[in-house]
Amino acid sequence: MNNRQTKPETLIARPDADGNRIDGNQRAIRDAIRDAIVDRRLMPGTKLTETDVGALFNVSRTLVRGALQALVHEGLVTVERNRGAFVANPSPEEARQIFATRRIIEPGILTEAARHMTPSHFRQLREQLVDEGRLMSERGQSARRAEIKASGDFHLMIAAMTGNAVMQRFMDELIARSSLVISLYGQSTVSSCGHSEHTEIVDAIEAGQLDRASRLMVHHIHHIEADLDLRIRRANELRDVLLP
Amino acid sequence: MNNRQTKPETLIARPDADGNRIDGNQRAIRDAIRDAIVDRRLMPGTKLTETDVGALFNVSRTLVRGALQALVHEGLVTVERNRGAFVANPSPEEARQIFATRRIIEPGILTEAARHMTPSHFRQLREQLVDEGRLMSERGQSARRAEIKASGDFHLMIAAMTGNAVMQRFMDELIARSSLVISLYGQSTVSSCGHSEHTEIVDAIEAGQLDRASRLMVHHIHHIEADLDLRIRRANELRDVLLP
DNA sequence: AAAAGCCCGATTGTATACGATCTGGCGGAT
DNA sequence: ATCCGCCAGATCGTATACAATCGGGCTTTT
Repeated sequence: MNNRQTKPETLIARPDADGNRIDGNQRAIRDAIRDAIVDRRLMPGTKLTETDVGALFNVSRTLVRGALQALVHEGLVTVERNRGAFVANPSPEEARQIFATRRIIEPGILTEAARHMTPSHFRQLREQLVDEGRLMSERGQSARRAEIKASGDFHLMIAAMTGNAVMQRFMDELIARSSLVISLYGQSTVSSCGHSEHTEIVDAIEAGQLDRASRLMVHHIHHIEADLDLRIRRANELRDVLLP
Repeated sequence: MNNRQTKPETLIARPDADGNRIDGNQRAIRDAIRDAIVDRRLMPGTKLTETDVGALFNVSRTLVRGALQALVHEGLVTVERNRGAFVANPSPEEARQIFATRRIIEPGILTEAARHMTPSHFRQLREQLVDEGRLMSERGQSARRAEIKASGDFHLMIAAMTGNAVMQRFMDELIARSSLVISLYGQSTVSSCGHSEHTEIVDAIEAGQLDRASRLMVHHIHHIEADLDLRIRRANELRDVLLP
């Protein structure tokens, strides 16, 4: 390893940019890894060696371990004792549970959010829909990644409008894990059905038809799940396949 | 504000006893602190000095920090940079959000759980109701603690019956935080209304009246919240009161 | 040559070391 | 007497050290 003492210099996020002395160094690592997982830059099963990650960010294993532990709590990383941390490789069953949970929570979130929505909120949602539409028409790997992310952002946006931080955190976790599941089991062919459904949901909310909006939301989540192929398991680590 | 240490009892979980080399030493610390918080042995605002906790369990600060970080993630502990960790002191607003979340989630959990319930599950629930009733008739501080815990266990038991681990973990967190809130804001006089409501809910489920059961559940959660006095803030740390 | 056993490197688990930051008291200046 | 600044103790944040464990390759044996 190299010398970290000689000069405290250049830490991770914003090396010396803003002076606000970012406490969240560990947080920055966690967010970087999470983004990489959700964006499919880190495939499920990838080993996250503490030393390697630390070297990437120029920090010691201490901070890396903290970040990894947080990600374990969020369900994006798994650890095996004395073997290390890996990008989570959710089973089909786990995938089903995630979407089942979303079907239970999101209609309620939608109803609660609707009670707080102002015209400004609707404007925000409409902008989001436009972005989604644009990404949908594009082709290519990166556009698809962005589309998955944008689709999740729509749901997160509604959750944020409840003003309920507790629910918001649950949704953050559910969306992140959903993205991971879609990365794993999504059929590359489709996934475009979501956009029009989002639009319908916003229309229904704006029309005051909350029951209809809730029903649409449940169907929408069901459609997302139906677009997956949960029969096969896309494991990149033989370990999971060979000794279950 | 004294602590439980009648004796620091050497190590935490099986120091060197059994050979199965329990990995979960950090987990044991986390669980011990969590139980202490939920059981009101640790009052909100209490400082959790890493060295002190480590000394109690005969481990280094490393493991203590890990345990505390996990509890931060669960919302039971807060940390202030360079000042340390404290037992969480949820604000009235936070309390409202916790119960609002429960009202959104629990009817759905109940409906989902009902789909998996067998006679054995109902037997388990009935036993739980008996325990609650017994605790309700007792008096004293420890009985009240046990009653709060038992009341939470009822809700957790239903969540467990969904077979959905994701939801189960959310509920674990919600119940733990609810216990903390009740400790803080609960009026010592009442709290007994919950038991009969639990019974009604089980009756409704068993009768196949899921809609009614869900409605009862929402009302029940509302009653728990109504029994709180969220006007005043029972803060033991002036910090929170004087500079919000 | 194939199989079994052993050793070594890699990686994790835990403890400790060291610098940074906050808190509170003491003493001098006004 | 009061206020301000300095110093010391306590505690945190991060890095590093050391021990335990795992897995793979090499050697040895048959």
